[in-house]
Amino acid sequence: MFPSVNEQMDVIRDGAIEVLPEDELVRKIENSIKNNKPLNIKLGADPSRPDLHIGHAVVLHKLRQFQDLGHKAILIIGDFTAMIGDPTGKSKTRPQSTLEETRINGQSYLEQATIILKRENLEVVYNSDWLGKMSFSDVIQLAARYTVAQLLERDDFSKRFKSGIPISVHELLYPLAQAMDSAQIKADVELGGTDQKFNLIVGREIQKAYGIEPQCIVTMPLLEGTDGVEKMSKSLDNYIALTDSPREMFGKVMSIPDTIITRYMRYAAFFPDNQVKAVEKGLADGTVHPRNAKVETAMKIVELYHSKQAAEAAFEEFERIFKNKELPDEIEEMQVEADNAEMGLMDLLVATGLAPSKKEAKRLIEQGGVLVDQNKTDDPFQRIQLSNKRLVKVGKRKFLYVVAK
RNA sequence: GGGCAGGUACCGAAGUGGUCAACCGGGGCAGACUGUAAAUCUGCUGGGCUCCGCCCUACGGAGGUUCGAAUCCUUCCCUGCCCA
Repeated sequence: MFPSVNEQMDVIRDGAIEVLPEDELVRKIENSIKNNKPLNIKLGADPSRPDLHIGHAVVLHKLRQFQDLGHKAILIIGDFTAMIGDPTGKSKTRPQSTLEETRINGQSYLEQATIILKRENLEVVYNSDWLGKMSFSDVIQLAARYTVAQLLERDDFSKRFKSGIPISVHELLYPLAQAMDSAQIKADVELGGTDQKFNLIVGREIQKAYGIEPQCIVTMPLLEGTDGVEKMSKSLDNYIALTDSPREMFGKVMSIPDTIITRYMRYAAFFPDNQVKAVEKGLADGTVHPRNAKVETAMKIVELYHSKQAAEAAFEEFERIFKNKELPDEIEEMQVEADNAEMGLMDLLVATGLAPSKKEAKRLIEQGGVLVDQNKTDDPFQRIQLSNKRLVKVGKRKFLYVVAK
């Protein structure tokens, strides 16, 4: 049995940026309840970048909420569209991938997505199944339903167009391909980040053109990356992967700027609204220490993807290393080849991968970023005895025991 | 097909024959400080070496001119704009 319309709408609106058209969605839900028939909730997945991070989790979490309401989640692995490469946000044409690559990536995507999604009420489909079968004349028919002016309404297209950055024709086709997916699976609702709004709306238009009841759309905010400015993405290396270790996850959350703490509370840790508001107020009037708010958020996030124990361990370790400047409880050990069990410090850093080149190693040493057995060294030509294991620390968080082979 | 403007390090962007491994900004890294891997401030940011100096590689690709080229010439590739 489905919850009431109002209950459902409350859940759907929670955290969403836009739900439109709302009245249409209400009607769809009413019908769904009346006929005891779940709605088709669509989410398109881009398998060209299969490493999911907590930014993706925002929208996956919303899909999960739909599942919990009893609706059917349809995850479309865009193996075909990945060959086009959605130009979203990027000002340059993306590299295209082969179908094979994207198939493999799609599998990996699915595994990660089911960390959040339930396996029941979940259907997974690959859009190459239908897009790959379209003939050129099918494509022309599809393309005839939309105009260049309409496509140029899309913000990034028009920006690129105005500033003379190339747009290839196949990129223009991307929103249409995605819209075709909506028609194919008869989506009732499509989810996406705010950057997807345009594509989602095109889906409505194309569904109408093919005589299908148009979908409603729900857009979710784009979570900022750990730098606090750019949206989270792998290419900017400001992301927290769903599969990051507890320690990494905790540390990365602690490194976000204070200004986005409550964003993370809401969209990454999924704290309830009243709790987020309370912290917001506390931060503003100084009764809540930003560091503590961050710790709480970091713990919750680690707990979500690992466990409560893991979260506590990560917290303790963090305190130990950064607050008390002590050693982590587990330090890797590495053996290196060394003549007479002795080696120059620069060579040592390169041999262990702690520095990418000798020049870089030299810089690190001269800047005081390298400690051997907790003693600062500033001589890059220093010889290091390695018959016993030595502790090498580079920067604030790289620790390694090194010993001669 | 024709005309014009461009292609510089991770990104943006200077430089238009030697003083250029290339100004500056962003990013990244390190240090100081701290409340954290926040904020702020400072420094560094192609590689190698017998390391206060020397040697390689690098300014879209390939040739060439020159004692010497990111800078000049030829050609090829790529992009934008205008015309057809």
